[in-house]
Amino acid sequence: MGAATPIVTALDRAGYRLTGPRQALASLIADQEGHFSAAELVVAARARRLGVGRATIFRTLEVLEELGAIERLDLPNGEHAYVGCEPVHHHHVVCSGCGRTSEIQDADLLRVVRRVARQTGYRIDEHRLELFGLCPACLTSQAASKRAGA
Amino acid sequence: MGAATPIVTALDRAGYRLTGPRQALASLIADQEGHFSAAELVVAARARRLGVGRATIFRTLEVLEELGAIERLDLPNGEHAYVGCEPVHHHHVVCSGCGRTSEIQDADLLRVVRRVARQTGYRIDEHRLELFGLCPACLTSQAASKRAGA
DNA sequence: GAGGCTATTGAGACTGTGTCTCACTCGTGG
DNA sequence: CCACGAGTGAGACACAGTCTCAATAGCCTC
Repeated sequence: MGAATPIVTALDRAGYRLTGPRQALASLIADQEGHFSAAELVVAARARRLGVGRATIFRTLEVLEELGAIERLDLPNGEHAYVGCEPVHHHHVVCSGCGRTSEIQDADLLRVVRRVARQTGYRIDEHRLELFGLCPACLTSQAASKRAGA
Repeated sequence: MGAATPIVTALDRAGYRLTGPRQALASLIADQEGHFSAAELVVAARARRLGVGRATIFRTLEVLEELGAIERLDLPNGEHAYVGCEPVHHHHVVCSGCGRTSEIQDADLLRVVRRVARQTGYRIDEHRLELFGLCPACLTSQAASKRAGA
């Protein structure tokens, strides 16, 4: 254990102190399978007796988002969640079954954005694309349970 | 006045009662220039002495969103806002200057979504695209003030 | 136009998320 | 090993959104 996660590395490189709470949170986040919320981290931290305060969790998430080490999602139900990810511009496909996410590249989206800019006259500074559906694994298990069940 | 707004019509057609509070809110929403939040409506309702309760505002917004008469946006800062709009699938360009929004049609987005589905193996059920920038009017006034100012 | 059924409402308690303050702690550079 | 200041935990706070429940008022029928 203790292997420096990418998050710890990112913090270090950005000149932030490598404190206990931050390392604890980094490994907690690295353990998350899908997306996670601040509240979930609070619960997880308490479960593991990390002794990390709520405020610290929010503050750390804020820093990490700024560094691009995690990204915030707006789920369809209005909740906020985070996913660990690469610090380059991209978008996410979120599985509504298991919460797992995949990163996708811009692909043709830039063209769409440019076209919209031309049509509306807006200067587009920022865009966000979020896709929701079922991942291959959940599709498979859904099909399986449908066959078995009713 | 009292001219039935599209919102009132939509409520009626869906079988909802045309109550005083709902009509008051409908006209309040019709008056909004750009996007608006639940909190703003609460303030506006109080300012006009409409006597509409907070709970009713939230409930009505929920109904209207269900009917597709308004749509919820997730602003970049994490806040929620609503915009009145046509009840067909579309996306929004939001002006970060004045808050005004324009609706845009899918255009090539469907192609992008399909391609992502193919590449990731997900079954995409839902997608959301939000664009943020400056509208032509704000661009103009920004340029003007830049010329005048520094 | 009156009456009754029931959807809708307002007030306010409640829950949960996120922010802020402040005294204390502990990384880090020297 | 020390000093400094970034970082921290506890808990108060601000705010969004939900829920309950008794009272009200649309709408339909007659």
